[in-house]
Amino acid sequence: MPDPDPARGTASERPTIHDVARLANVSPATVSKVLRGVGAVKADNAARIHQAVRELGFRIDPLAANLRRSRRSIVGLVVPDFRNPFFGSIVAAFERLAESSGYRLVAVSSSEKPEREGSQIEALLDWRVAGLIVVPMGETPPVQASIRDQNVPMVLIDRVPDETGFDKVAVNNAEASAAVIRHLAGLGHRRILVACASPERTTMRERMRGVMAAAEAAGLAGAVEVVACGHDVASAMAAMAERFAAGNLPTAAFALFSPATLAILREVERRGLAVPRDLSVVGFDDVEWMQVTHPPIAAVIQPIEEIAGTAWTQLMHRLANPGGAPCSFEVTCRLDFRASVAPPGQ
Amino acid sequence: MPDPDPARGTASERPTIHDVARLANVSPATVSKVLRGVGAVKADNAARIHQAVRELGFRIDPLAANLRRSRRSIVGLVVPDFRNPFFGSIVAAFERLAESSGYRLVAVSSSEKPEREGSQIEALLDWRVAGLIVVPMGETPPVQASIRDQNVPMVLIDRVPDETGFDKVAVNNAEASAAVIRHLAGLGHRRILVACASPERTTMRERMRGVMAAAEAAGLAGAVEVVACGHDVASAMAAMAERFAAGNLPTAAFALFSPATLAILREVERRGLAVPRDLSVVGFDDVEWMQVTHPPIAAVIQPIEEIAGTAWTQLMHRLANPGGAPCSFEVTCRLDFRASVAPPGQ
DNA sequence: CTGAAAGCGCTTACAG
DNA sequence: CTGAAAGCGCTTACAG
Repeated sequence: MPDPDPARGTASERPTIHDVARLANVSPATVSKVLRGVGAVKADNAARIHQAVRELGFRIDPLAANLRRSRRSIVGLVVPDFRNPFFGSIVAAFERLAESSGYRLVAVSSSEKPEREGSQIEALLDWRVAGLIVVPMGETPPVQASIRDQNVPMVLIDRVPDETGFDKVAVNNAEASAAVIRHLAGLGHRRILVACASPERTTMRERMRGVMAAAEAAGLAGAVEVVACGHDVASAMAAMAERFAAGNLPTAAFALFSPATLAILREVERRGLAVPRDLSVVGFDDVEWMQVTHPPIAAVIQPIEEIAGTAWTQLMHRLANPGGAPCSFEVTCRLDFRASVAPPGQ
Repeated sequence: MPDPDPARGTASERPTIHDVARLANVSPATVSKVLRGVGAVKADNAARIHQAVRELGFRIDPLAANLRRSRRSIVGLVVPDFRNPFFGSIVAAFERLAESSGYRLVAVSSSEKPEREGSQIEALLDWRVAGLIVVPMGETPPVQASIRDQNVPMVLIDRVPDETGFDKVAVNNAEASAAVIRHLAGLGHRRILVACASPERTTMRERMRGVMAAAEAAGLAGAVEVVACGHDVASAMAAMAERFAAGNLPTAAFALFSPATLAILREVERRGLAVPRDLSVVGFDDVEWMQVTHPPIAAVIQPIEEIAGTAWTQLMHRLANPGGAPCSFEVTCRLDFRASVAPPGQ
């Protein structure tokens, strides 16, 4: 009894390419040809096929269509956390890029856990994705063996480890951070607080490297006071509360990640300090609220669209030209020195 | 020449179920049975199959596996915008839920455009998703015809229109808003500013309904001053700037959407007003920074996990028991009256 | 308990 | 220019 129930009304109601072929009085192979727009088909046949497609409301099943090819028209994206608006913007940017290239984006999250990152990538490989974009968690790029075995191009973005053998796109973390220090030094600041998270992330290490290099060049090598915190808001808050309670504050603060910016401002508010008079404040990463506080908070702005665009172009390039040495791209952050920054005491 | 190139190294390297069968000396059908864990298989055959799976590193192709069934084990989620952390949390919640039920989540965005919402849903239907979760944009639920035709269960969440014929999950927008007004009235506020966005969204209408009902019940019917703005930060800023410039402010403000909360606080800062002394402030939706300002800002907190959990449970129920009248669920917001709220003048 | 055969919805050579 | 046949990687009856 192969499905004799007429009242079932399941997905079988969707017309297939065979239904179209029957209605247009041609073979499925011919329908396939006009659908893909390849090869030559007699004009009136093509017309009848298009008519039949319209009449039945036929839509191709992209997953089935790709089954016979080795690869599907899907690109997988792995981000650490959807709840972080920075990664939300990353997802949005790649969704748009994929759409305009005829790919579908499947975005998944690693929940900031390296082992989950690996399993998520494996799951994407099970789907035979054409390519991968990954914001990696740690030093070792995830499940390298499987990715290499299957020749799936992967582009690493944002927190890219040093030597991976994969293409990567990062911002000029060191130089942008150095520019902040130079700017503060130029304004006359002689003691600067720098809030950084665990140096496991390459982004943090790079930013610290830029800070130190610029401080040294400005003759302020000993004047940078580093406060280390965890990555989340709560731990940044705790670290800043402790530091501010100790008194004897520098005249400027540079937060190397956005929860720290929040934490610094909270202490400023709690203690009735004034920005920038008592403390100039700059944060890495721009967040919506930073432009609406009084004063607005200076920021190092990561060019998300450009990061995504660069990664996407490279991925498309790899798809068209497999093989070749891995490439490394660097895009430039914009610095917006808003009113939270001024010479000491002003 | 069917692929004679030994150096190709494409996806064909992935072992298939036939490779496993060959190595284990059984048929693919038998491998399939042990893989799915159904039916009975002789113990030593099963053992050899498992061994072969391990040896080859075989992983099933879930998309191909579902081809013969009418439906794939994918659930589609449509949100208006990935960049909004509220929706980011929604995506994160459903990703977890899907994972624990053996489904994969494919999240897409409608970019706040109704026509794109429709095309995104069509694309998901092309993938033969098992079910849909949608945060709808407008009054008319999207592409109803296709969804009904294909009997794909859909659960609407957050901004749910009134009569849709689909399952839906919303928060108690009206009651939560009423509770805020009652609280402010109870503290002695006699004039309250309410910032609302366009009433096209059912959430806005519901919140306004609650506000008005509570004001009336408290004998403050004429004392609620409504300021209407667009949905984005910029337009909320403009509207608030104009209102604050006009002077003669109420003693409390209730923002019905989070950009308005930001806009109100910005005017407060700009004009050197003090919260809560000059103005008590409450915002609908809790955002990270609201707990770190001084004072922390009172909020109506939407229970995202509960919204997602309720919607997921209902979707799974529909999958198991198709048909039946649509259900409507309401979950309760939590009110956190932080220090931004006090009696007038305190 | 097992496997040959047919099928899911398409595409891909290939013979005509 | 067209269609029959085989195939993508799996599952599903069904005969043995």
